[in-house]
Amino acid sequence: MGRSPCCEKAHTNKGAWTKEEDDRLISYIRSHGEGCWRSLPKAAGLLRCGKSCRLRWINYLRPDLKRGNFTDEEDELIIKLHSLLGNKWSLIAGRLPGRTDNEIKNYWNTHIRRKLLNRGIDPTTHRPINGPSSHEVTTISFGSAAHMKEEEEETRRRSKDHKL
DNA sequence: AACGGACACAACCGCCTTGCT
DNA sequence: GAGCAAGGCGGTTGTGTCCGT
Repeated sequence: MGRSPCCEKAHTNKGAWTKEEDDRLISYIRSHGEGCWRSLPKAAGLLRCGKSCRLRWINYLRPDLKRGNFTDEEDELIIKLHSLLGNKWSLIAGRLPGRTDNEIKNYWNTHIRRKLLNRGIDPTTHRPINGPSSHEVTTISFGSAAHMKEEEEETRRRSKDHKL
């Protein structure tokens, strides 16, 4: 017995989104807001899973997205944040306005990993690949892990307040 | 021009967390 | 406190494009 599926798979589209589906989703969210994702597809007339709609909106259709190439500053920031937080892509994305967790995750796996390897740095541990001499570890020029944790809590509190 | 491998990115899957009853 | 539903997240896969041969 597995867990129940998040939606009725037999009647949902999969794969790339069409322009028409995008338009439907955008116009529905513009007039109704991001309500219940599970019921949204039906209400918007989409044959998609709610999760799929959410992902599409969050990652590609939101009006405040930056898109386009990452700057060197963003590169370095991502590396620093990753050394602090690990694979917490949503937290990292929270520090990069206009960027999404999925976008950063992809960018990390395709560009930054290789960049670090070229520098002789292990992308997982942020330590030099040839011998872990602690002074060579990627240095953090701002904040501490504890400080980051505090801010995470604060963000959580704010979003909770916002909902009330 | 054709082919195959590498690369980039959109999307899905399944687990975990959170909130409600 | 237990159980369930829904949302959120990270890992992974699928597919289109680019580039070298």
